[in-house]
Amino acid sequence: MATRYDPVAVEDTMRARWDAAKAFEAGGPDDPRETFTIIIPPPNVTGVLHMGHALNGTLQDIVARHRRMSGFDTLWVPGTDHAGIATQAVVEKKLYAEEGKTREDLGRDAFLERIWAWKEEHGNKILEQFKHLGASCDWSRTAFTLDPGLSHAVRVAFVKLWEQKLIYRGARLVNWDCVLQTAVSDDEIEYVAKRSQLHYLRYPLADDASRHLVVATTRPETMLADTGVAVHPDDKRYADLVGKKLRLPLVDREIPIVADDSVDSSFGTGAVKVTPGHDPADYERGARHRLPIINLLEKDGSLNENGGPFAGLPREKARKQVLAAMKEQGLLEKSEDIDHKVPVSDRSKSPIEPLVSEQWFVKMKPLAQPALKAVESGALTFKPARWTKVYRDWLEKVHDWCISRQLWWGHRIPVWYDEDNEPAASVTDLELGAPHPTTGKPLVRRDDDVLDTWASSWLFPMATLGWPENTPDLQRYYPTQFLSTASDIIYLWVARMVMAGYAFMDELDGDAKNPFTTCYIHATVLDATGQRMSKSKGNGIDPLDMIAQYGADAVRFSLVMLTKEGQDTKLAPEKFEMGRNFVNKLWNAARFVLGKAGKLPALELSKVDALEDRWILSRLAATCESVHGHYERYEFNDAATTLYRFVWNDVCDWYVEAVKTRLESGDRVAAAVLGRVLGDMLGLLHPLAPFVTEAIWEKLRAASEYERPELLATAPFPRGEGLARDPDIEAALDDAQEIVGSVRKLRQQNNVSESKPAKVTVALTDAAPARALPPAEEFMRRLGNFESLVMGKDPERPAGAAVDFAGGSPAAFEVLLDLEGLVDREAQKADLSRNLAKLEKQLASIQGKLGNEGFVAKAPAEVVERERARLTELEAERARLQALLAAL
RNA sequence: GGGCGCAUAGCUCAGUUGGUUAGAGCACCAGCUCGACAAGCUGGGGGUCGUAGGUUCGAAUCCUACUGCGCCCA
Repeated sequence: MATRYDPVAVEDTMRARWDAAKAFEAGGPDDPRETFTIIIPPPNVTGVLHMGHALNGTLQDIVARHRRMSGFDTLWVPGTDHAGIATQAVVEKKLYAEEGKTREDLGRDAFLERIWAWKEEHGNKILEQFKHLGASCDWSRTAFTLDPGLSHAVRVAFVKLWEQKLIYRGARLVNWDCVLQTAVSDDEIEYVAKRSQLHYLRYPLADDASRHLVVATTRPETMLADTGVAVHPDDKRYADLVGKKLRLPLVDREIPIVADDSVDSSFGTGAVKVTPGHDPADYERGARHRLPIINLLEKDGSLNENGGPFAGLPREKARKQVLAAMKEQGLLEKSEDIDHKVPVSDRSKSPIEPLVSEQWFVKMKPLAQPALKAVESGALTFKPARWTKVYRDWLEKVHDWCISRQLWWGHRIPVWYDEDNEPAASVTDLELGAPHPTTGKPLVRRDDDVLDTWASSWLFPMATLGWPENTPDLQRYYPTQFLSTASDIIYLWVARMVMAGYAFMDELDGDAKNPFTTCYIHATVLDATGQRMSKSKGNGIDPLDMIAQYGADAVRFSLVMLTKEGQDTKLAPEKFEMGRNFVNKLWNAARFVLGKAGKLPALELSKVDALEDRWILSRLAATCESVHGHYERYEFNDAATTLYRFVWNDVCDWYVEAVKTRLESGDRVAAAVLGRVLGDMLGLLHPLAPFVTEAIWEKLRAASEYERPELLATAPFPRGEGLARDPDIEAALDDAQEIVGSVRKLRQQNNVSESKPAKVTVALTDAAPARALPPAEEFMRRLGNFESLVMGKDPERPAGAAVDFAGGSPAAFEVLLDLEGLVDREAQKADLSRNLAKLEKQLASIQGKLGNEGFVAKAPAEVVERERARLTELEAERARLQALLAAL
């Protein structure tokens, strides 16, 4: 074994072994084990692995591997979604760049062929990257939202909703992306802070052009589509104007002044122009006052014929020219700077234009009810729990979901129309010319639009298992147990999956329909300055670079060490050194065992006698229990820190050092203990660091004199079989470590080499608890290189010894290192003085407490008693320190 | 405008139900080529727990307000 762990050499080999053994394939219908199912949040097929994926993939893999090892028939379903807008945009861009053609030039079918070709070539990239991370998905079940099965599911779901009258089509104000030229749902827009100008426009009264009313707007060009002006009914400034008409400048149209209590009198002038065709709030106001809707925009965002003299201009130009025209007529009162939020499309980042158009919608209220009940009944829990509120808030004020997209890449809406435009939905394709199922008239066309990508991914937990067919897989693996995702996906995906589960899983009853029992919301990975990592900022850290540089295990382990449950984490490349160093430490611990212990016999507990053996097995028992619980409760960070300490501190720093000489003399019990400890350690760590543990396991297995499972990935998770905690032993070794530490400190303080055997005297103070076992003498002699050790209540203290106090405060031990007078007096004095100063502070604090009548009267008796005992012991320690200082 | 989160050592973060001396990694200082590991070993220094109030015998921990940073929703 090399002195340094080399991940690249190992990772591909281990992955190949897992693949060859089909280690991650689920058991199937006859498997007697209980199931545990995880559905991957399907990444975008155009995507590349980013740190969020890496973290989430790691967490899911930890759960999957731990459950698999714990005896569950574990299924982790991988897949991607077809990402309608993103994928189509990628291929359109490529087509234009390479051939100068648009999708219209090719036509729908030919263009779709191009996308499929692109998907075949590039679409597996991100899943391959998940494999490099070590994800133990059942790759034989890799799903894609446009696969025939999932596409069928989408149609069945559509038709079911249609039949329940939960799907409707209509002209509504939608969020229009002028670049991609499609509608997008409310959940696909974001708000970007922007400094712009608020313009005050004068609208003359229709019957008295000398009077005017002033409205304020950031989008002056939309005035061309104004059909009213609204003021608050209680606004005295405008009370006499309500009901009168204004003459809209530039287009010379009469519009009414209406009173509407949605108006904020304090904003601008308190009078708002009403543009029902291009503003969601105005759309509502317009509807309340029966104002007409004027559509001003073409699909590309330029002004249509309703723009009058400005027709044909792009939005931005129209804005300038409208302002100029108003100014020229003296109708622009003023313009002032304002900070506000502009809605932009998630995908294209272009400003969203609210636009009235014909779209398909899903009625959400009825679907939301069971999803709300799921968190109330406890069928679905979020971890951390605070995210429940985000989920509930969205469901409570959910609005209808615009599911049609003016794209070609996606599930084409399964609706056909007859000559009267009467729609019919169908799971199977209908023939053009065939009779409409209800009207009987010939069908003349199919709907051109496709469905929102979320309309397929919301079915993922069901459809990947076979729904709408009631397959054995669906019966066996649904509902799933664990879903891990990012917080911004809660309403986009999580809530919709729950709705779909309740809406479509007809074979199951009540909460059994709920698709997953735990929804884990993982941390957001930020850059070193606390900014969200994003492509546009260019501040991302590429997980694959980090894997190449540090190894997949190091990346995984570091991410988990850095990420406390659900708490955002700041990341920098050098942070992965922590994981790399730990993995390397583990590797070297294994090198030691495999290189120095010879063949490893099976552990016979009856033969274990040495204190350090009993100690490490007690620590192992504690670690097994604690780590298993942490994994089960999805406390990944706690599992990692517990193991870090066990491996590095307990095993490497103390146990390995303690047994070195025994191994040299061929001690077989020590070898057996080491074999057991290393094996269990690997199992405990496997979910966190699968590659290195599997690689070491292979060597450990070969070195063991007894049978070990061939693959660690499918070996039983260590549960501390046959072991028990022994508090007396642990306390005794704690003491021993304290004393050894003290001697080491005195050596450094006095410039005495570690290699020079030490004469040590330990005086037990009054604060030393009566232990069932004395500190491990032999252990101390070895670890501290003691030549002699005298311990006792009041042993003879050698003259000219260096002194330190150890074992807590008050100190349980006064440790003396006999230097035959060659004590560094200055160092000793400085150290004792520092101790004394600390002691004085503590004494003051305790005296304060005990001098407080309230404390003595009200604090629990045991707390008061403890403080009293501490006081006398600390006073004794102070007296001793003072005496020592005086003697110097 | 509404909601959520965070503020603890120079940096990144832990800190279960309030109760001995608030911990770790990195960084820093000193020493170490001793046969697992310098990506290491040994020892050490370093914190009035954001600010101001409050509850309590007792607050990093509970409450209120404020300040700063971040996120989500409208």
